[in-house]
Amino acid sequence: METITLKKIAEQLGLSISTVSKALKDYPDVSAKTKEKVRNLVTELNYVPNSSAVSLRSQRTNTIGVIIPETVHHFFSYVIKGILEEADKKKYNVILMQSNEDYEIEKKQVELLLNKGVDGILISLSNTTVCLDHLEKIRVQGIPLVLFDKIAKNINCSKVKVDDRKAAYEAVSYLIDHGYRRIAHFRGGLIPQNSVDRFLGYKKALIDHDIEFDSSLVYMCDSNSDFTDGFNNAEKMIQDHGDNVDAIFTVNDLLAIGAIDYFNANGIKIPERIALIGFSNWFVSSVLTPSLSSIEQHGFEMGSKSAQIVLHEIDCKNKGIPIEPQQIIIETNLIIRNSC
Amino acid sequence: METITLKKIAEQLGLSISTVSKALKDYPDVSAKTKEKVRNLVTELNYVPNSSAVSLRSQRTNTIGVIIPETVHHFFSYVIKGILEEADKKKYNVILMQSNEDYEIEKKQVELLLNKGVDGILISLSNTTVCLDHLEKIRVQGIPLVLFDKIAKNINCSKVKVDDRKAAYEAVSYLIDHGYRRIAHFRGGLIPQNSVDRFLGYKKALIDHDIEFDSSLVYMCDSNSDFTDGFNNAEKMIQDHGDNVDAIFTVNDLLAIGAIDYFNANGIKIPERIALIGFSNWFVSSVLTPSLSSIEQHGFEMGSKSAQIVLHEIDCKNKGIPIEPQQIIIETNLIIRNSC
DNA sequence: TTTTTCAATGTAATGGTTTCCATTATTTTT
DNA sequence: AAAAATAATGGAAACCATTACATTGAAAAA
Repeated sequence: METITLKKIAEQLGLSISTVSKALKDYPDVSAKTKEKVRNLVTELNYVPNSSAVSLRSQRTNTIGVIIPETVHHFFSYVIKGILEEADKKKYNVILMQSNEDYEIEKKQVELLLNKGVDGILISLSNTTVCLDHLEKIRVQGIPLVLFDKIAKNINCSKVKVDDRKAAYEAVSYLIDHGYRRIAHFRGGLIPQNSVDRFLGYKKALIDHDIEFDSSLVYMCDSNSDFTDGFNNAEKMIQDHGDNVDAIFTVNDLLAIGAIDYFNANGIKIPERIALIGFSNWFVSSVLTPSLSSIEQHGFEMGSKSAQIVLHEIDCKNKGIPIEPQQIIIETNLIIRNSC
Repeated sequence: METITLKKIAEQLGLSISTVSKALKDYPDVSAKTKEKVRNLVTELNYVPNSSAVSLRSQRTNTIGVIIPETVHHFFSYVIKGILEEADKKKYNVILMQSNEDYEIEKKQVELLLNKGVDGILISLSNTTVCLDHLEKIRVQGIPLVLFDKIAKNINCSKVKVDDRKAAYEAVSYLIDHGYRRIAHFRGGLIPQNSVDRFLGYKKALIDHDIEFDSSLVYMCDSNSDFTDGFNNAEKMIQDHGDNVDAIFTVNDLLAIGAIDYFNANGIKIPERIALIGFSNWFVSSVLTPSLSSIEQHGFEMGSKSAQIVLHEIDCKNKGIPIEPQQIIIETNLIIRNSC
């Protein structure tokens, strides 16, 4: 199984390599007859340019690198799908990596992508990423970089995210507008920023509606663990507050699922006794009993938009046009189901 | 931001390119002093070999290509995770593509991967793949190929799958052993083979337990649609058979979810009146009400095992050892929950 | 007829690394 | 002192495609 190269084509036609190359690129240099001959043989032998050689020459790989914290995640599945479709349209390949929410791994993966010579990089930061030197390195090398969903403020690059604060604000406002007053919050940690913003949105909604913010209603959860953390905190909450709590806004759907589990198991009626709204709108939310209200983040759009931006920046770079980082907000939707 | 090449290192040290290259590869040719000098400058300047140049020279890309039918899928998320981890261990990159269950796209993606020069390919076939010429092409080029989960029989390459027939047999046998007799089956289409095998396992379990196979209890479903198809078929089944049916084995969890939805909505008690067992053990199955019994397919292991095999075959190829295709069966587990 | 023009093709350098094959300088053996 | 062996380094080809530049031959203008 010998590979076909320009050299072989040239030999068979008694031409030089450069003439063959030019013929294929439709240079005005080459005569119509010669082009015809070359094209015929090329299709006959099924010639395909060697990708490594083209990359070496052009200093481009037609590949973008993507780092996400975790592949097994409803939201990120959609993000990946969006990225793949957009990349496919523009004839780019996607190298996928996961950081497993580990800063050291993320750093290593960035290094690998840079060594590989990808044309652009998309990252959703890990929860443990504090230092941004590895991102600066990407910038310094002039490689287009787009952060999505889990972003960092202190780096000058394009960013695609949802407005977590606003989304949380809307969800909590909805609860308030429907008569709930003692609204608890199952919050995530101080990293990523998303958790913090959701908490801030929650708090602001209360204050704007003249409801006193009660910090004893805020439960710090491990948002990476399984749903038992939601179960446990629901139990704790009932112990702490008994009847003096009527709704929960959770930082993600997983915690809400755990809480629902606890309430169902203990005969606490949803939404009569306790209402819930989650965040992310996992598929599971729609089929739970009761079905869970949640906030749709539009992962597919986030992925495709992020890819679109990075590919656009690659394009700019190739054309020598300076890149202006942009910040895109993907609109969220509050999806009301039976849990409130 | 100038890139560091061997040439630059050589110039700075007053050596030839070849000496520098050899020094870095620890050839016995080069003196200890020179090696020392080279290594120092290399670390100082942070030299990294140009990946395209290495690929061009070595005819290897250190990249494997993966084609799956759909990224948004609990099972495939785990498969991807398994592949990524295994590839990462062996310092291989993963180019991910999805076929969207479309044969034409799958064919195109294979073509792209071959053009890109990946060292190996992993595919889970689309439901619409009938012709296998594109896979033969991979074989002809001598590129290691591993099919997983959705495989084809008529191609000589390594395969990693679950024993669908056995898994279905065990699930249905479990139902029979627990007193269920009129067991319906919500089956998938004639492609992929998995659906057929699950149906055959269902049928064999009935026959082996002296229960008459009743084809009116088998409902052909569109396994790619959303769960409403499960809902609709559950309704149809009750209309058809009324009380004369006491369990369902579904070809996937999605259909079971739809069926549960129908039964819950119509006051049909699970598992007292109707028992259910699904297939794939999606996360959602564990949090449904009632929770759904299902068959765990171990996607992570399937992914990591598939990657392991393809990387091993790449290794064999590089060493000139002939490749012997292997067939691996990943063991399934029947997970019993409250639906039966 | 001589010079200019241009159409068509070829040569060679480039991109960066690897490796076979010299070449030079030094040391050992006869 | 001459020949052989060894150590250290350099040159150049190969991987393959691209493109600036050079060459050839023929037609058009002087």
